[in-house]
Amino acid sequence: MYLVNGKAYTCAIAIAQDIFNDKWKLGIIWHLLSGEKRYKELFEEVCEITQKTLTVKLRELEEKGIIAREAFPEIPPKVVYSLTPIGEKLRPVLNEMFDWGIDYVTVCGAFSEGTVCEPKLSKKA
Amino acid sequence: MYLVNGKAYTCAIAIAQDIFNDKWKLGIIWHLLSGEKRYKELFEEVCEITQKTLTVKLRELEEKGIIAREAFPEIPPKVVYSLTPIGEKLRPVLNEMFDWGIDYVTVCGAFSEGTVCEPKLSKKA
DNA sequence: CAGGATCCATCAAGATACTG
DNA sequence: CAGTATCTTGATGGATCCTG
Repeated sequence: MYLVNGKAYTCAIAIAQDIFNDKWKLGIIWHLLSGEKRYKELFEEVCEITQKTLTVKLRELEEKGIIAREAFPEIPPKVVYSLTPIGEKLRPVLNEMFDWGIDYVTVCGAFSEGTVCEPKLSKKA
Repeated sequence: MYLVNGKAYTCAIAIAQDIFNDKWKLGIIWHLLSGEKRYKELFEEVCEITQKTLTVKLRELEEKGIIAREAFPEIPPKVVYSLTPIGEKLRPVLNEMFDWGIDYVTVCGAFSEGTVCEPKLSKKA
C-alpha cells in the first residue's frame, strides 16, 4: 500500500495516472526536460494551451513536487520553471512514451509534411 | 507532422497523451500485460471501475487498435481481451511509469501496510 | 456472463478581458 | 511579463436498472 498526500493507492501505476491524468502536464514536463523555461517560453512552446490552463497546471505540478518555480524580483517580472529531481526522473517515462507514439503512428497513422515541435533531448538519464 | 485517424499532431507525446488521457485506460492495459483476461476478471481487478465505464474504455482501446476482443459463441457468453502488438509495446512505458510511481512514493509519500494489486510482470519486452 | 440504456453531477478546460 | 477573474461548455465518469 502506498500513501501519497493522504490518499491510499494499491497500485504504483495509479499514482502516476492520478497525477498526469489531464491534457497538459506531460507535455509541459516534456518541454522542461530540455532545460528550465520561463512562463512565456512554455506558453509559446506548449501548443494551443491557454494562459489560465498553463498557470493552473504549473501550480499543480509545483504542489506535487515535480517542478520548481523561481521568481526574480525584477520589472518586468521573470519566473523560471524547472524540474525537481523526481521530475527529472520522468525522463525515461517520457522517452518510452515518445518512442511508442512513433510506433503507433507507424502502425495506425501516417507521417506527413510539416514541422514537429519535439524538443531535442538527450536520452541519458 | 503525424496523422492519426484524421487528426494532426506535432508531438509524438501528444498522441499518447490523447489516447490515455483518462482515468482508466492505462490501468486496464497494465492488467492485460500479465495476460489475456475475461471481462469479469478485468472488472474485478481494475479497482473501483463500473461496468459501464469498463465497457466504454474497452471499446475505445479496441477502436484504437490497442487491444483485441474475442467473443466465444457460448452460453453463458465468454469474451476475452488481449493486447495487440502495438498494445504490447506499451510494456516499457508502463514499467517505467511503475518505477517512477515507486520513486515518487519514496520521495513524496509513504509505504504502508496492506496488499497491493500489482500484476506480476516480466520486465522483458 | 457481458454487456446496454438512461439520467445526472462534476469538472477540466476554452474564451475573453483585465492587472501588478 | 506573468499572471487573475469570470463565465461557459463539453465530456467523463458515477449510479441505477435492464437484457440476450
